[in-house]
Amino acid sequence: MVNHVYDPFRSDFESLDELADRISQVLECPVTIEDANHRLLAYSTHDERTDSARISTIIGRRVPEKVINQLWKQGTIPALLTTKEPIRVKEMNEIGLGHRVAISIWKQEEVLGFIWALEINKSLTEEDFSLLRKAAESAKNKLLQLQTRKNKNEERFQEFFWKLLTGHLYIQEEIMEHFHTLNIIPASSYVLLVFQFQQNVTSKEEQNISYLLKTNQHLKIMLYTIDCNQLILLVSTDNMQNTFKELTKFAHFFVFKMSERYNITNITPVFSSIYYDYSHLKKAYTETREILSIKNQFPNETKNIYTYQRLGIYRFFNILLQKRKSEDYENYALKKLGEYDQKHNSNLIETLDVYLNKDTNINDAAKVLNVHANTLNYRLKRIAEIGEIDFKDPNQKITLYIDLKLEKHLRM
Amino acid sequence: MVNHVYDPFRSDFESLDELADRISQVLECPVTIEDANHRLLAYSTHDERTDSARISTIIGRRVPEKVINQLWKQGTIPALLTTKEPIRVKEMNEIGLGHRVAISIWKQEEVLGFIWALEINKSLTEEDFSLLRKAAESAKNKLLQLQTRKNKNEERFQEFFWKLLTGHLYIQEEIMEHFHTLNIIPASSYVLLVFQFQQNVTSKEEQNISYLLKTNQHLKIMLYTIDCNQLILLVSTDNMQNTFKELTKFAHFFVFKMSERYNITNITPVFSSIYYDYSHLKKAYTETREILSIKNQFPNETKNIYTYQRLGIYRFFNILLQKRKSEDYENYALKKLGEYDQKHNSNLIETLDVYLNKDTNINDAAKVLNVHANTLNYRLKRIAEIGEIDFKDPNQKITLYIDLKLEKHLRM
DNA sequence: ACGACTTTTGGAGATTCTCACAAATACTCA
DNA sequence: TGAGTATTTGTGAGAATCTCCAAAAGTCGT
Repeated sequence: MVNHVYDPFRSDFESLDELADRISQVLECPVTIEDANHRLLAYSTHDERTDSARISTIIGRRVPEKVINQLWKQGTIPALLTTKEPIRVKEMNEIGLGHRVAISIWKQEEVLGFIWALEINKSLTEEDFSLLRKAAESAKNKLLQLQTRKNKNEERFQEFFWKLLTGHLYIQEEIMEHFHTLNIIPASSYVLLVFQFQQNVTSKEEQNISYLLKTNQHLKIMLYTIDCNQLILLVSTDNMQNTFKELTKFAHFFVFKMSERYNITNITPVFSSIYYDYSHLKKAYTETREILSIKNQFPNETKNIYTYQRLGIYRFFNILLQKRKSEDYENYALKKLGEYDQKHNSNLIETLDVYLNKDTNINDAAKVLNVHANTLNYRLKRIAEIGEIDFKDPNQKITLYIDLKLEKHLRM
Repeated sequence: MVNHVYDPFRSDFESLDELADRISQVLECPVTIEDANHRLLAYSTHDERTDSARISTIIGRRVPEKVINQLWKQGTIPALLTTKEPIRVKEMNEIGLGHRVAISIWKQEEVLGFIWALEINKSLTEEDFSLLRKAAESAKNKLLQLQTRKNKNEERFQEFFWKLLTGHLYIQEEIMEHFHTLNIIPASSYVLLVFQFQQNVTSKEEQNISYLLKTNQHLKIMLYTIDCNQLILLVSTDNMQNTFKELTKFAHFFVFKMSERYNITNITPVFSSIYYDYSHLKKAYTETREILSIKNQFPNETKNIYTYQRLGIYRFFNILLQKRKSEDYENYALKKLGEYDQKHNSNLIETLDVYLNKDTNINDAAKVLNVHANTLNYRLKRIAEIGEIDFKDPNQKITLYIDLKLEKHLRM
């Protein structure tokens, strides 16, 4: 039996593994220690009994994403991030999680990591909880040491990444040398992924982002950095069969999670083309900034576009707008249709717009407009008459499509 | 009988009508005198027998166009324009033309008009021909008087028109005043029609053009002028139901006739929008010059376009080209397809081009490409795969359409 | 020259689209 | 209000398109 005053974790341990073993020994249950991003730092080895969640954590050296997700949804992680008290987690068989108790490791107002104790042989008592608190206190110093080491490393990463982004590092061998030194395996193809935030990213948010990136298991992120309101990721695209689909999926995932977990909304994702040469990273960076610039100008129109290629007409929308503003051009067909709409308060313009945006598919457009296909047909005939349009002429249709978009934008 | 030496037309006549009557009296047949543009100047009245062509000429105060056309085709007018001798014309019942003899009236190397003698009561003899020569000589002076008067008038027309074109005349009442003074009825709506020639128009060509315009009966031309290599017409559009169709027809007619009759080719027609206010004539003129400028830049692409509205994407093709040249953009889909074409020497790009230009109509495009519709279908699927194109997305299709046109133009 | 692969062509059948017509309803102007 | 016009909806025939499948022809690398 353990005395209340005596602290079994006071002595200096060689390593976190040693501490994990000691905790395990004292509490008589398997123990794992994770950093704030749920990466495995240490685990006890004396006890062979464990659950499947712990096994995958140890094998993958990180907590599986679905487990993290579950712990978020069900409130454990949010609780751990707000209190210094141990939290008991009920068994969750669907993700292979047995009964366990967790406590967060704090340095001032910041969580450095977590200690998990599995309640396999016994249920932890109030006394055990008190011991856990002491264990967490003891782990803190070890984690801090790790963190300062990590921070120094982090700085070297940052410097390297910015040199690449700004084109200050362009000799192939030099770049590879740096990758090697930083222990990163450079992918043979990559894209640059940029998330633009509404406001500059605070250090608190930076932690959250970092957490989300570290816990994500979708993409191989070689390097990342934050610059004012932009999060910049260098992502490997090796062995990806459907690159842009995957990237889009990740972008949506990230945006969704940021909103769900941290209530940060209005994040604009964007990604460069695929590049093969790291000396082109500057170009990739310029490309993403160009996309962002266009997306910022036409947010509604380009809502679902993330790459330069897919910008389509919005690539040159700006110069068209400028030209339009500088001359007193008016699309004759749209003018006539507008006048007709005004006079008969109909909506031929809207009809035309939907029709063109639905790729001149009558059925689809009719559905959107909530009218019978024949009605749409009739309207299109009237539109062709009134606007003197030949719907068989792609040049005319394209002109209408573009002019409609320009007008819509000018009216806003 | 008439003496060879005696000239019955030597005395001074009060008017051309008097001369016509005298010729008619001497030759014993109906006589008409026309100017170089086949406008009726005078006709004999003593004889009541005549043919239907003469009747319509007198009624309309000009020779009907179909008669002129026939006389061109069949060689009479060209002959009259080269020789000072009388020419005999065979009966042409299909246009109501009886037997007749014509002679041209010359001043130096220029034809001022024609005298026509109908052989109704008798066939003209060699002696009569000699008389006709004398009659033509006698008519010359009268015609010259008319012409100087006409030239003076012409100058006033020119001055007025240029004032309108350059915007130096913009007060409604003043403009109407001028119209009235010049005895022109101002139409309530008008367009400006400009024909651009390859070279500057010579005074010889000017006569031909003038001839063609004066004899045309399709359009009401209020004013016209020639400036270097441009023929500028102010055309009434009153009572025209299908304005641009009519104008196009006339433009084709004019271009065709200039080529057929005078061997002048490569004439580019162009017309402004419809205007209602004569103070906007300057704007109309600017408009036509803008169209011509674009057509000169992209002659092949805009071959069949005559109005600003119909220019469509070519309105801003120039700025797109500039942008393209200044950046190193490459359409990913086209790049991929180009590479594929190169490697497999296929023609996916061409297929795509035809398909898009045929308004994505599979049957039409297949016909142009000389392949089975299923083949085209197959190719389109491959194109969508290789170029990662979604043919349901209008933005993507439009981008391809435009990028194809830009590339085609850049390659030339 | 062989086999693997791509491309072309043809046809049958299902599905979708288009078009003309008719009837019903809405709107307009005197 | 009532005739005349504009608009919407339904129906059905015919055209066009899509989906399969299969055979033939062409291409490429070895």
